[in-house]
Amino acid sequence: MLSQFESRIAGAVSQHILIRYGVEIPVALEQPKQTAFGEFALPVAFQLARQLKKAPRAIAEELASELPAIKGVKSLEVAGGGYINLRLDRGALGASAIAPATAMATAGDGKVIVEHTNINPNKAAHIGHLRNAILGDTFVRMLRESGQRVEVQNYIDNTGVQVADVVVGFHYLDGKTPADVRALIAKDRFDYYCWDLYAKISQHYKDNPDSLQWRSDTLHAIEAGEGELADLGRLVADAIVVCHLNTMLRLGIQYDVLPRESEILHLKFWASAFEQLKERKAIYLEAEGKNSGCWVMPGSAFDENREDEDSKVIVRSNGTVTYVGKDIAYQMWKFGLLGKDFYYTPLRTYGDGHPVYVSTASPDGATSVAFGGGRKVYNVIDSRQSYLQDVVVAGLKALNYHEQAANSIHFSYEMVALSPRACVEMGIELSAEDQAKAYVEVSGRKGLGVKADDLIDSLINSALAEVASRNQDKSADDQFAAASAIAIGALRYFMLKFTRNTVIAFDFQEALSFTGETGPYVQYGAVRAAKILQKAGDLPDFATVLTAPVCARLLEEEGLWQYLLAVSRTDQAIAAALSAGEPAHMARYAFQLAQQFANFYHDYPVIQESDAEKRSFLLWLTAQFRAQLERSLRILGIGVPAFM
RNA sequence: GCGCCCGUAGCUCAGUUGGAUAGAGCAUCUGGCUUCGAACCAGAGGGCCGGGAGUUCGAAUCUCUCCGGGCGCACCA
Repeated sequence: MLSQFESRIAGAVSQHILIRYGVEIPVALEQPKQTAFGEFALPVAFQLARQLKKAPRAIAEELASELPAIKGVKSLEVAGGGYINLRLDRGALGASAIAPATAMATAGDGKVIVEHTNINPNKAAHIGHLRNAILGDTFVRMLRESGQRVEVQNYIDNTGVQVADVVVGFHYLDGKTPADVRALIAKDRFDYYCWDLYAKISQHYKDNPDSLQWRSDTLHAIEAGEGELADLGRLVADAIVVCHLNTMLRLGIQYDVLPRESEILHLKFWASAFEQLKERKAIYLEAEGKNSGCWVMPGSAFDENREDEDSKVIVRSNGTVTYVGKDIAYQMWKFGLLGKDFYYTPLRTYGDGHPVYVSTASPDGATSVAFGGGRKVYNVIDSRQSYLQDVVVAGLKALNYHEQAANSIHFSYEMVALSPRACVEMGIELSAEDQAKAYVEVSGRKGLGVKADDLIDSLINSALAEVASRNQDKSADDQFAAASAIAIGALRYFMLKFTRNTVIAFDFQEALSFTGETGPYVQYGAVRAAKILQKAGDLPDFATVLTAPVCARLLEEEGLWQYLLAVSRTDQAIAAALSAGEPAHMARYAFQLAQQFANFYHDYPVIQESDAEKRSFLLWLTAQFRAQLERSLRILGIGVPAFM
């Protein structure tokens, strides 16, 4: 509701400036550094100073005395070198906050596609994958909260080298048949088994370079889709995808559709893209040099600092397509530009009834649903792949799809690495070189990493110990449910508290913490607010009790006024986090709101309050804190335990 | 060599797109449960915002340069 005041003020001020000075200028409102300065600050005089060639202070004085009255604004004063500080009419804001809320405007036409997770289906998910999925899922929640229509895609590379390597491990190294592998899948933690096998085969390649022939044989078999190796490939990839979906579901992460590499191959997506690329002369057949016989994109197309010789191979001299080529085709499909589509079949239905579909190659038995064709596409991919993402976007540009190129966004983030201390705690031996580093990169090939499910399990265990010691009267099931919510809250918050381009040096002590700036701290606030409301009994009808004059009287008390402002800023926080593209800002807001509530909790004993009107107002504030805390947590994908 | 990212309190990180006296968590020290739950709160110490130059009313933020660290730059994905 505060944002309504904000836009009204900005509009009035910019209109006045246009009339008075004939200057069109965007008016930004800031939150003053100190609460004593009022609710909003206008730095607009500084901006005008340059154009009007006048001292900012003088302009501010002029504006302050000449501005017409703005509804909801009580007073304004000039401060500092030229700030105009505004104070709001407390009664008016209070009453409008308490009145039943009007629905938030829904924004945007067209569909936004967010692609995240994208884990190779050949081994268990690790903490690096968690950052991707949690970041992507939270951004999806932010978009949906702002009224956008969002489709969540999780791309499955089920025919790539990584799956092939695990198949090689099963077939050549361990002599396992499809029946053997089926038996392993039926047991628990197949993804863990493959984790070790993948490390084993990677080491084997290193020791026996000749065995790399197994890999290319297997890759060919998987692409052809026939024979025992292909069967193994399907078994492994399909089973691991199920493992990944289960792991992500523990964190509350769901998808709409899983497009798979195998269908991109079989439905010949590439052929359509290839025709367009050739026709528009976006790529050309190299006649000489190191790339002779390849179809390449000139370097200047994706990087202005590059020479054309630094071209990127799209089709190899043996006629096969590189990853980038396939990704251009896939990206075109996401925008509905390919002229081809997948078929789909339901893979599973989540507990809330939401289905997730997987691509298939044949119309037989396919469900009639439509995916892709987005207006805007966010690809959540780590920053190491920015070069390749640039090439994909350049492909769209070269095809003259400029609008889509501009709406193709690499939502990049830095990797999660391991702190040397974390390695020591896991019993991993580090080379002297690695020990000297601030962090060590996770490596699936070396089996070096923290598995997602292990981390979740140990978080639940330590949360359970805390919960059990504080709530001995509760049942084991209830204790476990609360511990799970707390564990997920801690994990998701931990992954979100860092801004995207900060490398996370993973540390168990920090990740397992439940105090300070953590998810559980925010949950604790929501739980305590709920407890007060529960103890208070029947609530009054706030809108009739807390009229504007009553609000005006109560809000003369500075503390209450500040808490009212605190619970009124969620919309602004969401909008700011969204426009910055930073889920971390949303996390930080939730934490700050929880801090405000903790202060409120200590300042005002709500239930003991003897003044009836004030008690009503305190109860309303408590309800408001609870609602905004829960809303913020929901956007972060964090639930509120019944107790903790 | 070229490109991108980072350098802010002892440690881990924010910093509202150039604004007022640079913030938070952890750690350390001191204090607070007979109160709606202490997974909390109050207080203290701790800073040449990597160095230097520039841009202007004003710089942690923009430009240049140097230093230190990370990641990319395949007919792998």
